[in-house]
Amino acid sequence: MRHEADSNGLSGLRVQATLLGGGVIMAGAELSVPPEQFTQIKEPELIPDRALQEEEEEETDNDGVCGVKEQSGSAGLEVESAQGPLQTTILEEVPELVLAAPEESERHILTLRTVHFPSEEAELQDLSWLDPQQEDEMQVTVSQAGGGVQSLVWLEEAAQQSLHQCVLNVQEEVYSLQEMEVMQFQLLEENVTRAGEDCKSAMNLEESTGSVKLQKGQEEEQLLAEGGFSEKAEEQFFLVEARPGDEGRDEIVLTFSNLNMEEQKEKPQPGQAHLEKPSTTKNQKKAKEVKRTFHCSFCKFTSSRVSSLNRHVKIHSTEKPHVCHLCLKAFRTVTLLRNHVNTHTGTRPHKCADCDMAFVTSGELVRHRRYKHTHEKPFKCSVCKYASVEASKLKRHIRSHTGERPFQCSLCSYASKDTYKLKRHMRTHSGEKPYECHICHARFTQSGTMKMHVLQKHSENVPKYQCPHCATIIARKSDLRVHLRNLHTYETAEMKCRYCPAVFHDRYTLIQHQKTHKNEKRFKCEYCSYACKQERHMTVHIRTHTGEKPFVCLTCNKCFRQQQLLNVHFKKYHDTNFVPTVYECPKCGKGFSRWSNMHRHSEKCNSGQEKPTTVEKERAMKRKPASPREPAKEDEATAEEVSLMNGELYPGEMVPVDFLEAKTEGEDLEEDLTCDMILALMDK
DNA sequence: TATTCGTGCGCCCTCTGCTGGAAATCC
DNA sequence: AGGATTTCCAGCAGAGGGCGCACGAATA
Repeated sequence: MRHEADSNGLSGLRVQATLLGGGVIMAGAELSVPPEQFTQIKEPELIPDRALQEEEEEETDNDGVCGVKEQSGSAGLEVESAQGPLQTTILEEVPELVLAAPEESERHILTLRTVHFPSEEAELQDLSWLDPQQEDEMQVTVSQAGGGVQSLVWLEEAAQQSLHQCVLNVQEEVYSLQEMEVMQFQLLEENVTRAGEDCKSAMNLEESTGSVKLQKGQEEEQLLAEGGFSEKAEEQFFLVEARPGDEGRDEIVLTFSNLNMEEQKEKPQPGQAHLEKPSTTKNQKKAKEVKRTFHCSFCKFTSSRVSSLNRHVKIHSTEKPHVCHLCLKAFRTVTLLRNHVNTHTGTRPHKCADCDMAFVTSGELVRHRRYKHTHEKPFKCSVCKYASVEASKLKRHIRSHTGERPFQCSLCSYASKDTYKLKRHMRTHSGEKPYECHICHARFTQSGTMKMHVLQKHSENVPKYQCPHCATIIARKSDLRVHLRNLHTYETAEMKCRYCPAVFHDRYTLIQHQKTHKNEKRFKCEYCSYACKQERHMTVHIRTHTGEKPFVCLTCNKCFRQQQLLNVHFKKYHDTNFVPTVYECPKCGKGFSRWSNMHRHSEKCNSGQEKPTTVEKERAMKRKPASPREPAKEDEATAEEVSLMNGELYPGEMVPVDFLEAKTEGEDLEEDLTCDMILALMDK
């Protein structure tokens, strides 16, 4: 068993079992582990032959059920094999690895053991220690794909009685329970709702067969180097990794990879793995051997073999005798130097057979082929369907489930899930804009933003996005999404039409409906038959019924119904600087307040004359407002009124003032007439 | 002991989607 | 004229793919 911990916090326990023939994994603990929890499927892998031989010897000595210790409370088990029918129970297949987990008061022992059966018949009676009545125990399901391609191991809960306090007990001759310490881990439930519950697991190595073969020394070194397993583990997530062996030699590697072991790694507790001695004589003997360890003087690394230590010590050496002649960079080994030099020379001896790519190392080629050609993705997330070529990618992906953000910005509260995002984020503080548009030289913080800029601003045939519900065409997909959200989303709350009792549940339909009211004279006077399109007109009109005159001249206290009327009054009677605009007829010299009236007169005055040119118009115009506002077509009546009130019409003009004065018998037009009244008079 | 293999880290890239301010348009 | 609404646009972050490289462990 090995407690793995990488520099990035990926730690774990590895149980490696070498198997012959079939295998059985049994468990008696109520582990509530959903299937395929972070199941990692790896390439077929060999384990040392020596270990294999030991397995064979052990198993032979025990009549095919070697190392299987009778224990109560063993679980039923299941083997899923891609070579045969899936979901076949272990009793129907040749069992290989036994995981037994007898209950132990509050703790539950999960025992990994390997069983080898010489024949298909031999194993059943020897599995009597498996208690079929123990239905609430954890099951371990093993699947093996044919051809040694993939294998899958997961733990499964037979009953829903979750076990979050369990002890993983590995039959191995080197480690005792105490040596292994207790590792807490938290099982990730399907919905992660049980994330608060811990599951204590301890790897207990008993005097036994070694059917489950650990990598001796190595695991211990790892343990020692990392100070054993911490009991402090909250929100732990695990990779369960299974590796089949070569054909004909079944081998399963279970890796319970703790993804949140960084803190533990930072606080190693040297020697913790050896706190207690094995209980049995054999274990004591083994333990003595184990304790013959060699310690690295530079770090916490220890090894039972001096050769391993010597090899390890080299990593602390600053001696790098192999120097690149091109860049003077030094390396410890010739191989490293050669790989490095290849990066200079472009030498890539490992060529891809399916494309033109070539690589310095074979590992790069393998990875490339997985990415580009075989699409093999051995690292599978058990929470979702994500799978990746590299374990680091899976680890990064899992952060999207856990929410872990290890990379904290030093300048704000932002924290990212990977280093690149943090680096990219830092541009928001530095103001760095490394990407420049080659056309307009605008700069951007992200390449994607610049790309979009170039596409939208400098490209032809820019793709557009047509709204499926209306005729709107929008340049960007994300903006179309906003459009759909704002205008076409069904709202449970009813939206009422401003003009009628109709109600709608999306804004677009409401707006379209309200447009149908656009040309209606929606506003109807309650005192007369008058109707108009705009509410403000109705407000003014109503005053003709109520007699309200809210606008008072501060000079003479005269009251008016409209502000504009007051303004006209003030200019005409109280503003000494007021000079009215006058258009003179070029023929007879008669003055008009509006050019159109003058022109109409002019045509009568000289019926044969053509329409005046622009020069003639300018000449005819004595004074003209700098920007005379032309009336809106849809609101002629209002424009007439405004013209009147702005003093553009004068007594004596042919239309309409003379006419109106006659009609109103000399009343003060500015004071009493509204545009509607004017129009009404004109209509008579 | 040299070489190979597996792994992890870092870097860079793309694609995607959300957000909010600016500009345009509507009313 | 001015407020409300819509569209344009850049900024920014999430997620994932792909590769270079270094290094420890395994292996020949």
